[in-house]
Amino acid sequence: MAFHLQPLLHLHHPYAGVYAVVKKIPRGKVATYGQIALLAGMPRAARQVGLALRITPGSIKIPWHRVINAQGQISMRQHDWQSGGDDYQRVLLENEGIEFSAAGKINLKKFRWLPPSPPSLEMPCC
DNA sequence: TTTATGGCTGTCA
DNA sequence: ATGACAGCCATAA
Repeated sequence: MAFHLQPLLHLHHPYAGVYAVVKKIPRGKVATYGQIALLAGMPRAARQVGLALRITPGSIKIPWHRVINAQGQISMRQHDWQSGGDDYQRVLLENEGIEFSAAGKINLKKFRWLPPSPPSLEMPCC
């Protein structure tokens, strides 16, 4: 059929918006869950972003590791903190040049990704 | 439908 | 700086 022209974009997925935003985070930068939620048009739905990333289909390739919590730390699934897989995300980030403090935190002032159109800094055209 | 639970966040002690 | 709490909102039971 003529409808498989969009096989790479999972537009049917309820969190397609989230994935689209996460995909925009450039290498060497990070964003917070709340930030992603805001950009995806669902303010204060930070937890849903976490859920979205958690259930991300393997067929969707996104830099999920560049999404961290507002404290500048890595959030991990309850499932992982006991299996010790928490360092994985950190390794990926360090690989991109992101630095961690001794307490394992990232300086958001320095590494936070600033989206192209910052929300509500100015009034819409006059 | 009601309750519980999150890869969260801001506030307050 | 750290810990407890209350909002937040989509899933899972």
